[in-house]
Amino acid sequence: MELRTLEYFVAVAEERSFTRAAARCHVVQPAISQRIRALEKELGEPLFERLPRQVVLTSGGAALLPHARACLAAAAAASLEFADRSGLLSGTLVLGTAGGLEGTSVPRLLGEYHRRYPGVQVRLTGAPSPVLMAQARSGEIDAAVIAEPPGGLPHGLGSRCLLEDRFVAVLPAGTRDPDHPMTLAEAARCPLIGYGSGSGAHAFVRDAFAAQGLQLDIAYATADIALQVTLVAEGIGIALTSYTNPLLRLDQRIVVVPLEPAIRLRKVLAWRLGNRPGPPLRAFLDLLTELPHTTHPTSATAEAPQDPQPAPQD
Amino acid sequence: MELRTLEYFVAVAEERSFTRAAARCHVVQPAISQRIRALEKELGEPLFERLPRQVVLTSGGAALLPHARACLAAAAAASLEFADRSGLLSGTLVLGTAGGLEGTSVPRLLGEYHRRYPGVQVRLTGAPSPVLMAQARSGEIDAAVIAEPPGGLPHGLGSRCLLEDRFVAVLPAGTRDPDHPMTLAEAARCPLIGYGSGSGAHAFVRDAFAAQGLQLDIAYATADIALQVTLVAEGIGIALTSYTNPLLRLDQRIVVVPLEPAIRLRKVLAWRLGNRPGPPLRAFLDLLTELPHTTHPTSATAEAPQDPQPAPQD
DNA sequence: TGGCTTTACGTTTATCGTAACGATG
DNA sequence: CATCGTTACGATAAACGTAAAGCCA
Repeated sequence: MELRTLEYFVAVAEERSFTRAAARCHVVQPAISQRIRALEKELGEPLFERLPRQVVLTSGGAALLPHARACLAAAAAASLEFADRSGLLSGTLVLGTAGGLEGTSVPRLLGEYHRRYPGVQVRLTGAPSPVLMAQARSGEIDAAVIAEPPGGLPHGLGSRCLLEDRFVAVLPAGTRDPDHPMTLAEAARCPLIGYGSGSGAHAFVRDAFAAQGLQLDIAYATADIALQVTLVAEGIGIALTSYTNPLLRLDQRIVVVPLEPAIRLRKVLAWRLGNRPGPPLRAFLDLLTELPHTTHPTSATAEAPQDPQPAPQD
Repeated sequence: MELRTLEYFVAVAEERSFTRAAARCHVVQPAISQRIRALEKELGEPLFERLPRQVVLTSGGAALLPHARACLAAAAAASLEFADRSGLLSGTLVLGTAGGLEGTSVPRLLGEYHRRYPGVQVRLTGAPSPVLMAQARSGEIDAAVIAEPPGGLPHGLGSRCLLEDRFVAVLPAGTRDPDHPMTLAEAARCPLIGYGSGSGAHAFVRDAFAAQGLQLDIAYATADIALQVTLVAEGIGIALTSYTNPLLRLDQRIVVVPLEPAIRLRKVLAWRLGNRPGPPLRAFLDLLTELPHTTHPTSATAEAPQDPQPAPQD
């Protein structure tokens, strides 16, 4: 009987579901199944009754639960005591991003994270999405905020959705009715400003164009949204960029138009899996589930465009 | 932080020694060192002060100790509760022996073991020492009572001394003064009765003879001490056998004479190591340390020649 | 020198993730 | 057929044992 096993057990008991318990513990579901089964074998009797719609404790499970809680509480108390001594939680959290943290709840998360764990050194690094994914897999960075690739994330990476985003067309103000969607064919006829082919976002637009038999030709490639907006304002062309950037709603020189059909992308936090994440990352993931954070762009960007961004300790 | 780690920690704290803690936990000493060090790294401060003559808790260690105890106590309470349900401890303990359990504390141990853990099925199997060692290494049996080979036990086996035994010469009664030791050379001139060359005990005598430039020639080979004694009583020859057999002190037809030089052998309990022993074996090993059992033959055999041998459930 | 702890290294074990299957509504 | 839990299997990481090296009497 090990602490981690009891942790899983309590999670299943409280969530009444193996799947949800796995999510809470940041592991895949079969891992929970196996260890619960091993525990049941060790104790000699089943702990849960697997019903079709939910999982309930057996009498044995009910008997174990208080002990398991007491055990975990004692361990937690010990951790807490040592956390007090050495600045709560210590360590380093290296977060990679391909840009576009604006509009997500990540800045607010980082603020809360920094308030709770001032002992953790948070480092932000920037790189294109593919590079970030490789770095996350190799353990060079703890996690990355990236757009989920069209083909799904590569193996060995876990993810959690941060934001359901979509691409929009950005045109000079006054040139178009904002409620009038733009077709991809129409966009393809204009000089295009957008993410370069090295970027992860590029693939989405390219695939969407290809699905319509169109070829994507980015005239001005940059990942800098401010620059994209400026280029549009200068009349260079139209930008295809993600909706959830505060600039798109603040800059008066431009108008934002939906695309038809919509090009959606999910911004996710991706991290390496294979062994349970270290304490700093685990705390971050826990924060992600704990804090109410919407994955819908409208409300998120409407309420906090100029969130006080915490200065990550470099 | 895992329960086993805390177990090691408490063991070191209570024993004030890594070595003794390792013995208590039935693992080798570096295993303790590593996990304690890992725990210290995890908590961010040393838990023990390694002094030349003893190990003492630091303030951090003292702070952890009560929590660790509480944690282990909760886990133990859980185990106990489930033990109550399904007959305390369940499982099987397979013990191998090459004969010669008489004179050791094993019978008494088995009695106490059976009283405490009636749910454990104890099975005794007999085989020559080399076979037993192989079976113990492969996990076919949980432990074996054997004579420690002259070259030491093979790798992968842990051991605990049960009895410091020695060989003696057994002669027909009245043919010799019991206080007059017999030299090996003298013995070599007689027809010899003893363990066959397949036996582990054989190697001891053969090596001792070889050290004196003598060759061991067993005329009648048997591991059955009763038969050996009978053969001696019949005047076939003299037996070279281990001292600690009650028969040698009960049978009036023979006389027991020390050898010069003495041929010593240590009867040990040997078990597989590499992963922590399972609960039945661990309980047995714990009993071995807990119960006062002398390793000196005289008192042991004097007080309990006809110990009520518990019938092992087959 | 001898006991005790640490370090380094190879091997074994265990855990986890993936994928495919089974059961249930 | 969609969801949830199980099983089988391969890959990765952790734990342990061995051997050899400090370290302090």
